[in-house]
Amino acid sequence: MGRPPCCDKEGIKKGPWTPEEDILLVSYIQEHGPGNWKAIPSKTGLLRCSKSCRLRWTNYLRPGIKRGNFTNQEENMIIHLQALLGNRWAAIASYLPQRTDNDIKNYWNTYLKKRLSKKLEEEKKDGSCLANNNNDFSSQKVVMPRGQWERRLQTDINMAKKALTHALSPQNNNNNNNNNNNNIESLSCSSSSNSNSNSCSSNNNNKATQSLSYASNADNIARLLKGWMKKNNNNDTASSKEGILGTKVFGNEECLESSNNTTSSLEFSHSIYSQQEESKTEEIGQVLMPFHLLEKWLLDETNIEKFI
DNA sequence: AAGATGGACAACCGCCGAGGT
DNA sequence: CACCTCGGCGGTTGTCCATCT
Repeated sequence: MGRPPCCDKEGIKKGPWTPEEDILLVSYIQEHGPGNWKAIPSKTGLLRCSKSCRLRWTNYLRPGIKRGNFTNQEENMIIHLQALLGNRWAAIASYLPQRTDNDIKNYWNTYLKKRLSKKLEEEKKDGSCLANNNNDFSSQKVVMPRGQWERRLQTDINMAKKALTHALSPQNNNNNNNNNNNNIESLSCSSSSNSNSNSCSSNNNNKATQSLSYASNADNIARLLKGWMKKNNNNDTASSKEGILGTKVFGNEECLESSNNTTSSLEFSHSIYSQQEESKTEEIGQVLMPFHLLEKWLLDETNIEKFI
């Protein structure tokens, strides 16, 4: 018997949020800043539980959230951070400050995982080098001998390293939207030749139209918030609270602007990271190292040998 | 044209850890 | 030290919408 869910109380509304509810929540946060979620329903009159309010804010209303198509670079990072960190979406999201963990998780579960599985399936049929791999990247619970496990681990590290190099290369920033399939190829066996999958292009178009209608709604909230962000830019206590690893960047005008321009997400995450790093290194701990360290570690050949 | 199917995504649920009492 | 509350996280579900048959 666990603790009863906080949303079991009577009179608590569930389901999609209405614009009116959004405005109530945003107005309150405009005035008081995020946090103290427990108090929000009673203070605002919202018939929602505190968790629902927090989730709505962090995944949807929070300024600086980038919606819509994932760039090639973002895809690269997600694929390889997932390979490194597993399904730790909050950790992965901390390297993509404009994306929410929920967004990344959804993108992985509904799109990337299937693409990867499909790709590997094709290669398996061709009798290529990944014949021994488990197709499901997120549930690799196959028992294997230690030597094999080590080789697999090394392969994963090498793949991650290779892809990160690719993702970090400046020229890659210019090719964001025309070679999405390459991500998969970089992950899968390099000897594979049947890489003419075009399934993703239709999906991306689909996504684009969907996100348009969705964004128009979110943009209204974003515009509402924009004035507030300007107002609060100088004494932004919330940003120091939220802009840490494991949570997301908040209270940064740059976030709002960057969702509409072509600034690379990596560049952005780097800048955010450098701001956060000095004050938050102790919070990063053993699981999440600063981006530059991760990058360095991944790119450093000698670490691989040491590790193995 | 209508029903079936599948993809995308917002939201919920339950567990866990941190911090306060 | 035990208990409680709160916030965060990952897994899962529900719903909407587009496409297919």
